Amino acid sequence: MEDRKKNILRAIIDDYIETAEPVGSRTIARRYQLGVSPATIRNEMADLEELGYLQQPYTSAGRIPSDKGYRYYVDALMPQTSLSPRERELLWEQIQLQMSQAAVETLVHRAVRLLADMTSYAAVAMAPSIMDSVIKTVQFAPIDSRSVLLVLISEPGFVQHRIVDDLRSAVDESLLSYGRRVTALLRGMPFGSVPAVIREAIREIIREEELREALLEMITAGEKHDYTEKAYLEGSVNLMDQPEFKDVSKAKAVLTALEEPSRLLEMLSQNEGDTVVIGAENIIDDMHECSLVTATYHVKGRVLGTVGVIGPTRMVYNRAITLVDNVAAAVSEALSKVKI
Amino acid sequence: MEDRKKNILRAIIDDYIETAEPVGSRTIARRYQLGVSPATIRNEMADLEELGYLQQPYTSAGRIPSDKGYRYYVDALMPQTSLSPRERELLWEQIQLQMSQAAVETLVHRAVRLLADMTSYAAVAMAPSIMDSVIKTVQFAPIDSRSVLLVLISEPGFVQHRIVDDLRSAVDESLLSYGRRVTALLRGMPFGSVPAVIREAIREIIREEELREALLEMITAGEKHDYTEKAYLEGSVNLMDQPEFKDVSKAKAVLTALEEPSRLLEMLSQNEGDTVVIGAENIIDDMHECSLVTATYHVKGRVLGTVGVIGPTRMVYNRAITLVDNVAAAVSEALSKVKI
DNA sequence: TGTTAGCACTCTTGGTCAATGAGTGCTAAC
DNA sequence: GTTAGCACTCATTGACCAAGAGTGCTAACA
Repeated sequence: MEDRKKNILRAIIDDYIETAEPVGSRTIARRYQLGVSPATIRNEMADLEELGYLQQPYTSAGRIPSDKGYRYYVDALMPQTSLSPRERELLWEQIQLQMSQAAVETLVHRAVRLLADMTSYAAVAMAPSIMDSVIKTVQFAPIDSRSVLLVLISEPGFVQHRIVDDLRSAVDESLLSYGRRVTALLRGMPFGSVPAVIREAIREIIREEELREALLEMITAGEKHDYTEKAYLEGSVNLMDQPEFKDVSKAKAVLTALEEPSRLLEMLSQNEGDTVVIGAENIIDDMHECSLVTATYHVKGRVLGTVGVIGPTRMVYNRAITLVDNVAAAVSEALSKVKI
Repeated sequence: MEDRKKNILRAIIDDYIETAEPVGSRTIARRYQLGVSPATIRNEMADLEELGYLQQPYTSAGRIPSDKGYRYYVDALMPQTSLSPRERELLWEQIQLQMSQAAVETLVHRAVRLLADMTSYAAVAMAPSIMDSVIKTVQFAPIDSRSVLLVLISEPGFVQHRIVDDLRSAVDESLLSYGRRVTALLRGMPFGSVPAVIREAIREIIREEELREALLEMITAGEKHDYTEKAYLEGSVNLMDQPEFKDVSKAKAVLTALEEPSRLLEMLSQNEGDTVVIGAENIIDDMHECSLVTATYHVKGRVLGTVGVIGPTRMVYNRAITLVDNVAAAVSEALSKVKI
């Protein structure tokens, strides 16, 4: 594509992102110094429409970008930005601060809130799936003579617990050794995939049936709710400030999709790595008027989860991308400091 | 108030709840067999307006109930309802079902979701504040030579845990006895208020400073986030189906208030016991066009939390009250079965 | 050949106006 | 005390019109 076309397309999209109004040739000529007349711009706009980058709500209105237009804009046209030093510092500080208490969930939750506030869009996250983490230690803590607390810790800092009560036989001293022996077997195992041999060995160790079954269930069952990914959502109401959602039914469709954890997770799982999903590219139909910017956070090279921002397709992409990337990086860094 | 006035007021409110349109004398005369003519009804309506139970959006429109009108309706006029046996069974079954895994949080969360689905309004809950619960047992589980998992269980089934790592000295066998000795001291203590004597005694028992401080913090500090009440919210988007929120800005104001945990908790804390808060009675300004129906759930006579429903002031009060009461009762019953 | 000015045309938006109809309050008769 | 009748009010609706933004096309220009 010729440079002039690119410049015009960029100008149109920049303007539309700012104003949310169909933009006409006159506006472009006046507001952006492209050195050509409105008539020339009109000709180019007709071309760009034919190429599928722009569309016209109706004859004799200005043009608005199509999904294809946004895609090209994001991939090639968009001016690159970075955070101001002050913003960057603020953001990292906010996130590092949370690490005082080592709760992964809280950290991610706060990060999402921060992202929502800074972008004024909706912010989401998919928290680490415990299924993908590696078992660190297993402990059996006696509560009373017939109840035991089963605690399972996995990297990086997940704690799963479960109370097993109504034991048929009273717990005795052997309980204390269970922890040591079972941990020796399970340490380093990825959650979902403990080999049958090891499961068999555990059966040998733990005599109490209820205890044994509870533990086996914790380290195998993938269907159980507690083990699947957790979704976070903050600032969804921010979307209602956007003119594209001034119609309640549109707003409702989007908010409903977001409120449903399964759909949110499906959405966040649709892509690998850092991506921008624009409009109809989204697998969720109700999200076809939205765009999604995501980035993953990791510890030691292992992907743990995803954070992202959801706004109208007319979103300020460069700012959103910058913020999402920074938050993901800050979360990664904060998690890497967790000792356990 | 004379019976005829009551009947007319009831008819007007019933009709308005159903249609969301200002109701006129003709409609009442036609739809409800009150044995009087529209003209008579008009006179009564004028009276009711003067008394403050009704109001007119503008001259020569029908009447709509005022907050005072709803209040009287709820307190004295409203037809009493109960769930159909099938509904009741379904509801209780759904909630009892959750008790397989003894997580209080999950139980409440599911109950709120159920309530939202059954009422088509927004449903909320304030989960048990751990501050009000009674300590059951404390355990110290070794993770590795320099890290310990501190577990604190309180009634009814709360598990708090915290990892203490980077210990200066390696943990030794004495750790095992800590649990027994500290539990003996703390059992039965209400969370927030452990006397100084006991705290002193704990200082004597636990030599490792980091461990000691972590425990003391867990059983005292009230400011820490994890210890305060937790708010649940489901189905807030349901409100957008209500004609009173066809205006996005109104919907936004309400949803924003609901999304903010602090305001939600303030709202749920404003009253004792089972209540109906109508319109402007609500302390939260943005909720003046909504009503809130709440009920508390308890275990052994101790109030643990609140569940509720939020809808427009034009809500189907009797149905909402019935459902909220049933859910609260079912949650209480389910919780009472938790052994620990 | 590419660019630009000019112009007729299209289509939305916003405003006015009148007709409609639901509903009231008042008066007088029952 | 109740009701029928009637004049009056006021939001809602649809038609209609003017204004304005923007386009596409044509012809002139560099």
